[in-house]
Amino acid sequence: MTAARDGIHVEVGRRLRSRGLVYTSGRRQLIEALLGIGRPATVPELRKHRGRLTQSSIYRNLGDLEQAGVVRRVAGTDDHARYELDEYFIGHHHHLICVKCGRVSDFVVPHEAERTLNATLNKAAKLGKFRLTGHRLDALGLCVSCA
Amino acid sequence: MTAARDGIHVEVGRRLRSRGLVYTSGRRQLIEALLGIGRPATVPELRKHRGRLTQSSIYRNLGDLEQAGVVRRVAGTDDHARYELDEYFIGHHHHLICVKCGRVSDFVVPHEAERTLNATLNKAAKLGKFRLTGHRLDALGLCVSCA
DNA sequence: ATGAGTGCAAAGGCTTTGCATTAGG
DNA sequence: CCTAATGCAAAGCCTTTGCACTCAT
Repeated sequence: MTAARDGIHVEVGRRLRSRGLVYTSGRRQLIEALLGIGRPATVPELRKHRGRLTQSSIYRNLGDLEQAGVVRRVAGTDDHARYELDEYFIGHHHHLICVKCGRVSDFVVPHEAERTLNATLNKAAKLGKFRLTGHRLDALGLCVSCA
Repeated sequence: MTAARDGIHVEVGRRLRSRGLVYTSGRRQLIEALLGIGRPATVPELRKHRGRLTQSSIYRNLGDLEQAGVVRRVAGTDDHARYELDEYFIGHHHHLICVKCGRVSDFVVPHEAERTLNATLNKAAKLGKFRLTGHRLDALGLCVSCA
């Protein structure tokens, strides 16, 4: 666990440096917070999570980290941006989105379902003359707290 | 085509009245605009499309129409809300989202793929103690204009 | 020293809301 | 008439930006 976490920081540092960015302690705390929260997190959530960074720095860092391919922005249903670590770090997965409170959590689907999904999307992209770069499969509904 | 469109307006009126709302000409124009545009539309797009409604009225009406189950808000990748007619009117479908310009267009997948998808999501929802109400499958990539 | 990162405050941009007026049943 | 809808302008809210200061190399 700790070993894996170390490996993550090493790779994050690599990705930042390759873009001329520095892996500062503030950025490290952001990564730690994302790891700790374990699901796409909003900026307010990141602030609460033992972070010493200012709101504006968090936004700026998330932008930089996104450019460096370290984090991804996740679109939910409410008006808060959410961020998660890149799939390289936490694996390919999908989201359960609560339509009431906006909370987002993760789930994975069997390899075979994923294969079918990709084949289907590739066909659709071809028909629509669309250059496919990824997909988004979200389950919408009510989380335990809101049900 | 025109007959089908008439049917749509009848049903929209029904849904609005059931919520104590009136199907005014402004709202009718909004529905016409959505039908004409044929893909999830932003508020600016709706304004341009032969609309006489004010920006604030458009927002308010879209909210009301959403409450009445006539339109649905679609989450894209940019900071513009997009709206489309409820699936009752335009059928179940998915979205091709351009990660560069934000444009959203529609596509459908074969029934069997849809069935597989639903089975997969139902399982995931059960595991996550999540009350599933729908899903969102989007293809992300570059549209013809941006490729 | 030199450039990147950060804090603080102000500005931006989409969306919502208050209030007076108009329209629909 | 009476309630809902609309226009206009102001306010809200998340996010971005400007600028001076601090930190790392």
